[in-house]
Amino acid sequence: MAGPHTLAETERQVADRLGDLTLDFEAMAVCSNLFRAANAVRNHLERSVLAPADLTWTAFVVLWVVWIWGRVETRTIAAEGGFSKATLSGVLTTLEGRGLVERSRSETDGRLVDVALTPAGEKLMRGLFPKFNAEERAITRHVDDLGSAAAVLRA
Amino acid sequence: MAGPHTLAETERQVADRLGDLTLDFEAMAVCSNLFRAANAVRNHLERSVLAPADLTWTAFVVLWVVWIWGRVETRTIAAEGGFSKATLSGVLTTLEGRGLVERSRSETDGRLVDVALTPAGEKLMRGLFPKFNAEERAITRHVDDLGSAAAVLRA
DNA sequence: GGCCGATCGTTCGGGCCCGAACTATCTCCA
DNA sequence: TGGAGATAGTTCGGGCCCGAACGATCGGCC
Repeated sequence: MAGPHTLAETERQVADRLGDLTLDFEAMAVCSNLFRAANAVRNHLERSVLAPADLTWTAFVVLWVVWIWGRVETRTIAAEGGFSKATLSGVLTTLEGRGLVERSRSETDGRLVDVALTPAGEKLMRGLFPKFNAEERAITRHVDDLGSAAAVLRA
Repeated sequence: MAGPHTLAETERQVADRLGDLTLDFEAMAVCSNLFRAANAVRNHLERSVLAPADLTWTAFVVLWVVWIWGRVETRTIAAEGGFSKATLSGVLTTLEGRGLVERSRSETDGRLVDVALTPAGEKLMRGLFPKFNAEERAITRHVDDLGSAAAVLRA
């Protein structure tokens, strides 16, 4: 779905393979480019900012959500971050083991678990996020039309 | 980085957290929307098309590359698909075990391994890709401006 | 011919990722 | 009030994911 080949090359090859079947090459191109871009951005941010801090992408997203919204329920983090609660459970265990977050059972609802940053987690994010945002800025500067990108992707 | 909260809410929270630090909120929004969109598209395609065929996203990408380009070297698949050769090695072992692809050592260069679809793999892709593309079409139809999306993401 | 550095694919260890099954808890309503 | 159904988080199994280390192979240059 993503790679060095041009769209024209790929299109010809696919046409050869499927012959008479009707395909939507424009849709293919949009999806392909979407993943190419997302992958490239993620890999760059992981290597330039996250790896030095020994954090994975998902772990950073979790920290970010907790940092921004303060004490939050687990289900909120999962929804906000876009991954399953099973995944979150494992990541939280990792982060808790490193002393960056702490879990506490909700006082009003015994099913819920609240998550909060420890002082160490707070300190880490305060130092890390500006670097992260600076890289985001550097990346998006290469994009011609930021407004349209954001608008289109929000759909 | 992705979730139900509005940009304005998030922006205010981040500003509270960082106070005087200068940030690029537009870059944040672009990256956030990029991942939200990519994640949503991937999850939808996985559930609607890939899961019924018992295929993961990455496995499908591998099959797609091999299907389109015919007998290919391992390194090409990894580059085209955008993941590491370590990942590819595992996925290929899985697919080979299911009889969908076959590995063969290159005759001209003993370091290389060629990969090709088996008849079963060929049959699977011929039946699956039209469904995949139909979903891609359905998804991208919701996007206002396909041309600008593709153009922006290609950058 | 024979070494040296580069390249290829695999393996290994640790971590992410998900659906499904499970336990605990809450809510609702008869 | 008490049971049925909904909901939250964890656990489990299988698979993906990467960097680093490794053995095998190739190419070039003496």
